[in-house]
Amino acid sequence: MELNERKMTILKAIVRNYLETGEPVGSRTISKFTDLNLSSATIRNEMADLEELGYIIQPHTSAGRIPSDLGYRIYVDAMMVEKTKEVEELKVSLLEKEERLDHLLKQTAKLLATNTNYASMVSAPSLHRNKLKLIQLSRVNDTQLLVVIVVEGNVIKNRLLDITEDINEETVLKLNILLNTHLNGLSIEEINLGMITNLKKQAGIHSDIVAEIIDEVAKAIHEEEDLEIYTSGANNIFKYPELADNKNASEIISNLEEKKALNELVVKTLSGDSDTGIQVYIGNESPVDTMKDCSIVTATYDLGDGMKGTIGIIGPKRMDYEKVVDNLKGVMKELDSIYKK
Amino acid sequence: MELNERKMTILKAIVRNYLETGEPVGSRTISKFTDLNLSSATIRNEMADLEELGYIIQPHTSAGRIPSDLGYRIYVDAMMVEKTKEVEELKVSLLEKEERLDHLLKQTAKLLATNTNYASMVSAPSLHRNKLKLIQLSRVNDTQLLVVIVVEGNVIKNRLLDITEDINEETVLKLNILLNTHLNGLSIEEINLGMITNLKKQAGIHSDIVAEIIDEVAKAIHEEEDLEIYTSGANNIFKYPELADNKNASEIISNLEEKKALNELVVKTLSGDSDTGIQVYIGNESPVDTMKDCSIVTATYDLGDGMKGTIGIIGPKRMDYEKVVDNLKGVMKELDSIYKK
DNA sequence: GTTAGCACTCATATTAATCGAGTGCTAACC
DNA sequence: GGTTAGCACTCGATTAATATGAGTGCTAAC
Repeated sequence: MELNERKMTILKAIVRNYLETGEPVGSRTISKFTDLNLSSATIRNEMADLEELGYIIQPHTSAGRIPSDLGYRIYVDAMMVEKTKEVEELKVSLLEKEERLDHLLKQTAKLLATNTNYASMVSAPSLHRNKLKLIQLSRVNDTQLLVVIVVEGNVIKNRLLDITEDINEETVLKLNILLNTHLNGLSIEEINLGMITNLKKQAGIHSDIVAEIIDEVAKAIHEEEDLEIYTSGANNIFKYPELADNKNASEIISNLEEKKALNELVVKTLSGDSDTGIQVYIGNESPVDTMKDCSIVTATYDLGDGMKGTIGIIGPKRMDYEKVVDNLKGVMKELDSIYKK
Repeated sequence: MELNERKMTILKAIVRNYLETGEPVGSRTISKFTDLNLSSATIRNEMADLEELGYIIQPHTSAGRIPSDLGYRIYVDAMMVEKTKEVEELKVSLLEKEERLDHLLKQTAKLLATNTNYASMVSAPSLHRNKLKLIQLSRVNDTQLLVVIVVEGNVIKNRLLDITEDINEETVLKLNILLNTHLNGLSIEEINLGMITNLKKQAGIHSDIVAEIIDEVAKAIHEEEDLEIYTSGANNIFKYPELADNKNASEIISNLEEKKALNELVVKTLSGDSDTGIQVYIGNESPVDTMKDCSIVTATYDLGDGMKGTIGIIGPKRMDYEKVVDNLKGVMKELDSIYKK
């Protein structure tokens, strides 16, 4: 037995219907819903086949059918038609130019949540392959030295170093020039041990401080490895009864708050690649154990210079995949264009 | 009829019991629970009085009594005994030294939530009265100028300015000196229009940029007015059935996520003053409309230099007020000592 | 292959019956 | 006077019994 065209049509109708209503769908409904002109009895036969093939499930004997994870998968992979019309307009108005990346990303998360009515997450771009743009040292007072590190993409990091040895303004200036001459334009990988030794040598009696500064540069860039993640719309999950029970809701909220699990998701999304950049995890496919009742759709955005991040939507398995995908695509595009401005 | 000592004892016993069990408490329970050696019938008479006085409520005819908001209030104001012993030890181990304030505050929120089993919030300190410690200008490239602003308390702000006129390194250095000589050590209020005019004059052809920089200084400090607020333990509310229903939970989660309402709470807490620094809002007393079923306990921490912030706990009305107050006090103390290190 | 028809299933809703914790009140007691 | 034993009463919660109806699977006929 194979999934012929008629079965496909029926499966598609079942999924569509279930996405809308959230109720198990029966044979009579499909009989009317499709233009196949088949009686409910015939549909019933086909549905029995579809169940045997594993695409749909009967919650209990006298109920209609709901899609299985596999059913959703087929739908998403082969039957879904993207809309790509109205969505685009929606966002443009909302994502304002915002010089601070973190504000922009928070806004993005909020926008996604509002537009889709699901929970959303946005990860700050990983700086992994980023180049150092500028190091700036300033003497704050006798005991503190401020190190400002700017990396490509205008991400700025600050470190306040406690200093023991006395360093005057001129020395700070010298060190500043030394470091910038040698390090600017280099990626973290390019700053190797040989270079560090060389720098330390040139710094003479201040080699300790230089070492400390380089350490801070590495830390500042590396620290982003435990990614900043912004979430929004957590309360949206209460709109979907299948997720709103205490156990589920508590776990999802906890995940959104803790962000540990989301981190995994980001890593997985960034490492995996699909041609469209969109990845869909349905139910058990989820990399996050406590979200087996959810579907997660993620996308990778790319601001150039290796600044990649993840945006994602978390909702019930019966989410409006078309809408979600469209929204994610739209936001990706939007982020792109804002950055290029 | 007045609230004599015996009535107080009974009321206290009712509140205590209800805090523990979450169930309406009956006369027989109190008869056994207290050392008054009174029969349940007598207790019943007293309870009828307490109800008439408005301190307790009968959910329905054949149920025991639960404290009213007023009952809780009396309890908190007059009957509560603080423990102050075991709690202190709990925290000390957990709040590690952390050079980044935001990390420390996030950690604090988490700690409070874990210790109390309620939701928690921690606001970043308001910088309102803070003094400028350092301005640092750096030329990033031909079109961008980096402005780093350090304020007392080592809070660091960055701004990236787009520049149109060409500015060389020497000019940047000069402006740097100019600004720092005049502005360092001043609070935002002390930087008045006369001074700004003077600075602009001295900057000559670069007065536009100076104006822009001062603008950024003001903005950087002011922006903190819409406070950064960290929350934790949102999922704890699911532990309390009276808050775990969809409507309540959704609203509370939404509040914790949006943070708008919490902001009000912070403002109110910072403006109000009590001798202990602790403020308790019970049910309807809450400044946040959507949290009428909760109690909120807040405290103000003070890192010196006018850096004040708010920490708070949000939980059911039948929260363990002693424990919460102790925890808040402990954390206040802890923040204090960490900062002084 | 398709369909009408019908017996069957089972979650959900409705109603009724029972239980029991806790009350209020009365009358007796100290 | 305050205190208490005793008892009828209330009412939410639990359980059981009963209906409802959406939807199925199967059979037999078209």
